[in-house]
Amino acid sequence: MDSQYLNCEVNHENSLLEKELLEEGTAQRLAEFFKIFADPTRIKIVSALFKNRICVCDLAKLLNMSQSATSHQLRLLRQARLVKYEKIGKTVFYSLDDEHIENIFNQGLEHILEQGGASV
Amino acid sequence: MDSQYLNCEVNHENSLLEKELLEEGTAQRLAEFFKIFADPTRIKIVSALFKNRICVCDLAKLLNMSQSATSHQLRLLRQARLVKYEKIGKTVFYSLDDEHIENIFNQGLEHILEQGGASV
DNA sequence: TTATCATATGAACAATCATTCATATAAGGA
DNA sequence: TCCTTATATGAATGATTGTTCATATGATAA
Repeated sequence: MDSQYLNCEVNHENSLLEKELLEEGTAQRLAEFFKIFADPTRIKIVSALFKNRICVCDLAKLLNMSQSATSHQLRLLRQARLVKYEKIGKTVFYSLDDEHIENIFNQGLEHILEQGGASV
Repeated sequence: MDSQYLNCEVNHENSLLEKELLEEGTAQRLAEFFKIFADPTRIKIVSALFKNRICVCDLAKLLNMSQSATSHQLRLLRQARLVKYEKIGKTVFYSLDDEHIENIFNQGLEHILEQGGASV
C-alpha cells in the first residue's frame, strides 16, 4: 500500500480512473437511500401505498404484522421522507411522498422480472 | 389478530387493498435486488465500472480497500449478475452487465441531490 | 520445479438491523 | 373521571452483513 497509483504488473491505461469514482459522502447517502428499499416489509408497504392512503392498523393487518413492527418501519420511511402522514382523530394515514419512488421501484421490478429465476 | 378483514373502528373504504400488495416472493426478490445498492462500497464499485473496465487490484487501490474485501463485494455483484468478468492471464477485469443499473443509480442520485441535507 | 502475482474464499468478529415486548402518549367514548 | 383504541418508541434479541485474516487456486516467470 505504498503507491497511490494504479499499478498492476499489467499496465492498463487507467490514469483517469480516480475521477470516475463517487466521493465518499455521496456514496454513503446513496447507499442509505437504497437501504430503504432493501427490505421486503418496506417494499410491501411502499407497494401498498402506491394507490392508497392507509392507516397504520390496516397496514399492519394487510402485512400480517404487529402494529409495533409496522410502526417502526413507517418511522424509517418517514425519516427518509418517502412517506408523509396525516392524523385524523386517533388514526394516522400514510401515503407516498416522493416522485422518484415509483420509477425506481418499477425499474427494480422490471429487472427481477426479466431475470426470471436467476437468483444464486 | 382474530379478524382477516381491515377493521379499524374508523371505516375507510379499503376493500380492494389486498390486491395492491406485492406478493411475498416478489417483495423478497425486489428487496434482495436493492440490497446490492445498499452499501457504499458497492455503490463506489458500480460508479467506477460505469465508464471503465477494471481489474480487481486496481479497483482495490482505487477504493483504498483490501484485495479480499474488494473481491468479496465483487462476488456479490457477480451473483446478482450486475457485473461480468473477463480473465486475461492472471488478471480479472470486471465491467457492468445490466441496463437497469444506470437508470436506477441515476434516479437514486437525483433523489439525494434534490433532497439536499434532508437526512434525519 | 519453485517463487511470485492476481484473485477467490471459508471462518471469525464486530456492527447493523428487523422484530418483539413492554410501555408511553394521545384521542374518544362511557 | 376511567377505559379503550390507535399509534409511537426504547430496550432486548436473534439474524444478517462487511471486513479482516489466513489460506487456496491458478497463471506467469525464473
